[in-house]
Amino acid sequence: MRYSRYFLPTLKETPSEAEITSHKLMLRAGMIRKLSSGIYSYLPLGLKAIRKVENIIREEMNRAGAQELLLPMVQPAELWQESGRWEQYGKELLRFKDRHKRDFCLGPTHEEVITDLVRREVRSYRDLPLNLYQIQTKFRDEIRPRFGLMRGREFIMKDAYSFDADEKGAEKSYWQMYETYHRIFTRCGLNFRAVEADTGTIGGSFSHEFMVLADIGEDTIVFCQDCDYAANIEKAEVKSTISPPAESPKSKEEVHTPGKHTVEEVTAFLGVPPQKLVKTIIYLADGKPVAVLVRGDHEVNEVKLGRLLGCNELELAPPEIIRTETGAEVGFAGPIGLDMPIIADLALKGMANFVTGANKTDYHYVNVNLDDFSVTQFADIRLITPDDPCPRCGGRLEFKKGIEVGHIFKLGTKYSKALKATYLDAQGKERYIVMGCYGIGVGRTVAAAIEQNHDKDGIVFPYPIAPYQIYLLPVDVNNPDIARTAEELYVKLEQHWEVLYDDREERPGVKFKDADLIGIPIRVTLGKHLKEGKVEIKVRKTGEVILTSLAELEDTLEKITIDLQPN
RNA sequence: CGGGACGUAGCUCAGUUUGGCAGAGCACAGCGUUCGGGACGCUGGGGUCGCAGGUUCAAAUCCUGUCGUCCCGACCA
Repeated sequence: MRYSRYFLPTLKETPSEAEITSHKLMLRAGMIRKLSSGIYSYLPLGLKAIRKVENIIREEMNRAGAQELLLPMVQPAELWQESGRWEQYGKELLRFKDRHKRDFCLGPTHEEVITDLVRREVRSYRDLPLNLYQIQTKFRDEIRPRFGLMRGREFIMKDAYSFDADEKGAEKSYWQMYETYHRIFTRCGLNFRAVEADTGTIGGSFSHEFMVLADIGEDTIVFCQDCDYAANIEKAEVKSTISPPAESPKSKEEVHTPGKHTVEEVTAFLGVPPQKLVKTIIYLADGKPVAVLVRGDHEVNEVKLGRLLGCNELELAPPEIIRTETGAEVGFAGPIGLDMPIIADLALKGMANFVTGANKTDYHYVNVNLDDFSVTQFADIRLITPDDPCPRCGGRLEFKKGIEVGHIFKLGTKYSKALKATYLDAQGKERYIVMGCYGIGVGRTVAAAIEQNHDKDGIVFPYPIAPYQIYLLPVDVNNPDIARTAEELYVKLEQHWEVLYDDREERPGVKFKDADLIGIPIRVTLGKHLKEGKVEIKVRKTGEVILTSLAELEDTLEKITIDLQPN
């Protein structure tokens, strides 16, 4: 591609809307432009990077025996009503009516459509297993779009669905996708980890997320330093051993704690450690108040809590509700005398003579014990901490931030039951198809790759997803020798590589800056060394500079290309 | 939806406090000089100051409303 004719509007300055590196660089490198909040246009360079990732995905999915198809983005309400998600999915599902006033939505995911397709066509166990996938634009009306392609409302996703005759087959399909995802993200040159995850609204029995390690990641992942356990913090079980309290219980006492409502304030005021305090947090589970008790230094894991309560919506109760339910301002709630279900974290079983709110503004109780109130249920409802042991081997845990680029679910029969997707087994008996679903955020993968591969000068594309492999840079196109050699090299190199040929009449500095910014892995510079018949190769990633003769150029490039492959 | 910030040229931003000619740098067009790390000089084009209403002799500036964008919290690839 000749740069002089390429639609590649790079920017010297960062548009004020961008906050994180990948977003800034994708805007500056002319890859994307925003149309509306969370809705982006992909410019040629950005689309080319996306296509690279898509092609890797395609190759690996096809290798795994999956078949590509393409499903409609506009979907009738009936299917969603049938699965129950028309009501359940919430505002994220963008709904509208057609001219006949029929309800439709934009597809945020395609379990309904694919299951409908398969139930119509699959009759026999002989038709199974089946794995179908597509790479397509999805729309989710996110509450808060963020960080460019990292969380858009419109985004490109690869979604795959497996259909098996039984649980065993479904598990095999699941683990095959697990392997496939490893291959895909490895080939994309990413530093990632597969972690155990919660299944969320998609439902199903178990699931893994593929996380690209990056500090700006919105998820926290927990690793064991001693075994291969890795999980999303939302999912990680707490398996600390709880020994009964050593102290003998004292009797509770009301104390005046004026204006002290946070854990820090109360513990500092009373001179006790946060481990001696019990936080009482009032939630609304599908609109009904529930009190949740955790130790002062622990945090509620709302995913676990929601799962335990089996509710659709879980939110912190607003201050008005807290006032009417506890009779006190926010910050003074306690379990004693509370008229609602009380869920307590297991850690409370090891506590004695602790501090709680008194349900009276500006007062707390000290020396409270479990006998002073009744707990509806004890359960593991807190976030794991670095002090907790690994739930699998008891080893030491490490925490890191990650960007979720892929998620695989073993769905089971949730959708096949709802939509009556059945087949006849070898005995002629009707059975539900067992499903799995598997997603990859394609644009997010590109953004995550940039997040992980950049420096102060710009993007450093991993070779396999670089939009071009070679940036051919004649320093001065008005120098006849340089111009002629550049033209010849462009034609020659294009036979083996994708070449971005900077034939612009710009000063060298401008070209160098743009080359670094857009992050093409190999730069070939024609300039002052051409008099001796030499050209300069610069590797973007390492900064390594190699002077080579024109005759040896292609061999040298071959070698560098091999070195730049991941693993 | 709650909290915070912002909206002036294609981009980055001054100007708003204290109402009085619409600004700078970059980018763009032309000419000249320059040419291996975002050059310099001269000239030029480019604006519904987000939008609507109000106050005023006079509004980018003050008031009311509204729309949009971004950030922090509840959702997800």
